[in-house]
Amino acid sequence: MSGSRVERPLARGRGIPEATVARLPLYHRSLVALRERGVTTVSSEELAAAAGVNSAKLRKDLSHLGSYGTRGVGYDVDYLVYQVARELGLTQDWPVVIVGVGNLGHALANYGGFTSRGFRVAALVDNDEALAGELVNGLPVYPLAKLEQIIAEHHVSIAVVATPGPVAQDVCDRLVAAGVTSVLNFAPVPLQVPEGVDVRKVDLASELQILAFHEQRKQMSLLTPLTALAPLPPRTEAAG
Amino acid sequence: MSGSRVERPLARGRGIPEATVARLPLYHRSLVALRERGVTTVSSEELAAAAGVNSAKLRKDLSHLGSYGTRGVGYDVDYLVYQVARELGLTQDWPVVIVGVGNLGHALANYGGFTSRGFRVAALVDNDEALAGELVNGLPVYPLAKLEQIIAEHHVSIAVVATPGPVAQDVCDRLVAAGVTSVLNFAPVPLQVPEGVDVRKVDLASELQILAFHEQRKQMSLLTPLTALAPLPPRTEAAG
DNA sequence: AAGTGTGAATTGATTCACAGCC
DNA sequence: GGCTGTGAATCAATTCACACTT
Repeated sequence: MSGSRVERPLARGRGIPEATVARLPLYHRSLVALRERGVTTVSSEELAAAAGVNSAKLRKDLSHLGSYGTRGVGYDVDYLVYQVARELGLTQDWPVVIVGVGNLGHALANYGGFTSRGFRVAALVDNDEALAGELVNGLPVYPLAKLEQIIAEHHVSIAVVATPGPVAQDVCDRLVAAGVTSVLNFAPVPLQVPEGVDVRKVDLASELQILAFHEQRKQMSLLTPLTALAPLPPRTEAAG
Repeated sequence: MSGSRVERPLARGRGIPEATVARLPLYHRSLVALRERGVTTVSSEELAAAAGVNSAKLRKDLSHLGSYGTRGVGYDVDYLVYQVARELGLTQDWPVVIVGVGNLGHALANYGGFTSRGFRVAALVDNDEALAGELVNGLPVYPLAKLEQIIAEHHVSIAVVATPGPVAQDVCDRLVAAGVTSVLNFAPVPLQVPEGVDVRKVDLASELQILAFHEQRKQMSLLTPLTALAPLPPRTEAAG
């Protein structure tokens, strides 16, 4: 993934491969979009096309959740939406705290995908005293001193770190000490956490750099016909 | 990735595995941080700790670039920074266009990691006529009609799509038609692109949902001692 | 006839463990 | 003696191809 891997080969319990878990949100979104268009039944081929993966992978992924399809027919959209949502934990309400209300924190507080679908921004927290009390997207910004109190009162277990790099580890330590067990890290540093705490990293600069790597190769192969002759595997799936 | 995979098993040319490419930005950043702290030589063990990976993986990754270390000693920080930067294409200048100047586009335009280190925001583009001419982070916002002209004049090959989902595919098609061959997609839809064009997806909602999945499992195992007895593999690496 | 679910085969990534070099 | 670089072994993910169900 692009984010950093949670170091656990198989998800606990029924044992869903991590690669499959990472695609469930994609399937969920595609299914919701199909449902909104009035589609009631979908084949693995169709759903795979909508999600931009191949159908064998989709079927294998769904088979890890259970046998929710009908041979010769396909999957019932409503039923599958529910099953995937339940598996992802979207049928419960997750209060989330966002630490760091800079440009990115601001954008995240307003981001639709964060506020809808199971998640709710319980509080915004920032170091900067000047911001305290300010309203962002209708939500007040609390000072960092209130962090532990907010986590306890709202039963927050998932936090978003959108602070500058140098303070991210300190913030993370406080989050974990206060009871947070899942962290989404936007700061450009690897966070150290104790066992049992999950971290996923979203690294905007890295993503651009990975694109630049491939872009450079493309441009090189235009200039040097020798390497340009190396066969490229076909791109059948949609990406992104 | 957390981001969607570029569908090419090995990078062109010398054949660097995609998983290795995805970690090079991490190593680059860790090396720069070490250099800033005055470190001149580093062992695979030390660098791996700084980057949050294990040392065997780091050595294998670096071995794909070449033999840049010294046995019994370690790696010269300056030299390795340069080699990794060169491999990533950071020694050249990449003009980037950002399409969509909503909350997220705004944040990205201001984001340090985007503007420094090889990348330069050549232009901001938005559909909204009201925004046209406005200055964001000192950069003017251009109307969508100017998209092709901007790409041609600035020789843009990398674009960032930060538009709402419904228009993302249209924008992407125009970008590709105008010559863009790498796209960083923040819109919550899979983009269809022709062969030879790379797309990476950053999906904030997905990342939260993946955390929620694991969080739900943790909470379930607290309630049901039976599954709580299932052994957890140790977490030795840092994540995020 | 259509299309899921899944063993088997393949491909890719990670980890081990040590030979080789400084 | 210490540490890199790398074959070999292991582990995970993907793809194939078809038996089975409706």
